[in-house]
Amino acid sequence: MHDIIVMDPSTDRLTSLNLLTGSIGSDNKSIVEDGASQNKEAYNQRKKEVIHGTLEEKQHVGSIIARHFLDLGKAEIGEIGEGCSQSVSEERSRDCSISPNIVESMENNKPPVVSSSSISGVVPVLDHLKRSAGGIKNCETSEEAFHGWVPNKVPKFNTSRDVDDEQKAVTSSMIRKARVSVRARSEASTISDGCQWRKYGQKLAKGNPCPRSYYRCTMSSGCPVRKQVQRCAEDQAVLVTTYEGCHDHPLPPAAMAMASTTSAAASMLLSGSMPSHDELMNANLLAKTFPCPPCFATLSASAPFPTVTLDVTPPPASNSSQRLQGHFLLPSLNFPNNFTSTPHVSAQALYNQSKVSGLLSPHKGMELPQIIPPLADSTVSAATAAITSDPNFTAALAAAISSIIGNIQANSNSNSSPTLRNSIDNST
DNA sequence: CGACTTTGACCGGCGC
DNA sequence: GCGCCGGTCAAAGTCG
Repeated sequence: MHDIIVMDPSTDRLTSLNLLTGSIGSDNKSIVEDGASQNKEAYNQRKKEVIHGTLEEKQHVGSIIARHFLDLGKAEIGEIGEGCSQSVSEERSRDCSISPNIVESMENNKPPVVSSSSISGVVPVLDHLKRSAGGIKNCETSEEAFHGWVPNKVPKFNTSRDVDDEQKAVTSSMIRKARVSVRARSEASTISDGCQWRKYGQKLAKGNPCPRSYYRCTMSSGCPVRKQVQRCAEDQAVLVTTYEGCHDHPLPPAAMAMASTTSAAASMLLSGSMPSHDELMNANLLAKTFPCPPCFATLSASAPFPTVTLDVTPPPASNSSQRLQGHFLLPSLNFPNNFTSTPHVSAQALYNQSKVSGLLSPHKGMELPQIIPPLADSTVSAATAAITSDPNFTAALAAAISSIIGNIQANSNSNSSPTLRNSIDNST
């Protein structure tokens, strides 16, 4: 019902992501066997299921939350009519503040409580994505749905003649596997995000002396979510965690904010690429309204997949002005006291430029902040602003940031690392 | 003994 | 076609 469709570029097939529960598909046991590699994956997943069984009992608490989340989505979805872009823009102009629940949790340095008021705003955005993605068919049944890394047999494009062929082509090319990265200063090997992970590989990536570690979620057998953890080459104190896929199981509260935000960020990344006129106008208005961005976002063409980066590292003073180039202003967020003065919170939307050639600069393989001067390309500016200024996205983003900060602080308190404490203090 | 990590091998995509 | 590279597998080792 509230799925988005992303395409696995390795297979050019579509994957449905449930954006409300953070789950994939509806039938954990149904494995679409299509292609050799998929057969292998399916076999391994089945093997694990036989060995481990399901973890439903463990996740009782999480399932309650997930159901709550889903019910909220059902309630909210009705508020969005067919004129979705208008609704979104109206909502954006109406209120750019985040939920009081999230603010309260932030002020208390606790993970935000997932409540109706804090999460419901995400839902219309997700629906907006589905609509703006050219009428891509939802996957509600187990036959239609499939696991995040198990591609479906055929792309599920809407054959409606309402969408012209050109738009279909753009849409299909834009829908790629979305990723969400989190940059955070941490001395720990990974950031604590509330999920259980199992390391399954490590590689030395080119251009970075630090190895990249590969983890998969072990909270349920066959959960397709994976993450990559790698230290930044420029600043090895910065840990870059990249999440991919959606959980196929209920999440604990500690992981809910992250999961909802990664889904929301991915959806906004895709949906915001086709801003309406209202969104363009709002983008310019926002840029004038908030001259000192508490948060900003960039577009980049350097990533193989559309990626949103949530940057919770303190901004380097030397190049902060440079980093502002190509960034777009977010509406003022009510960050906690330890996060407000210079909260370098960057929602860095890394577009696969070749897939959105109509919107982005023709240059390839370069970071857009370097190739697109601020406001030089109003379309790109508006697209990014449309993503980052949406109150629904910012609410989810704020929730995740709060969760991350809380986890980092928890780690800091536990290991009493002076360096880590300093890094957190620097972010205040 | 089960869960997890390590690490070399393997595979597929992609550029030349 | 070939080589590079990212991602994954799976056997062996480690840990609690």
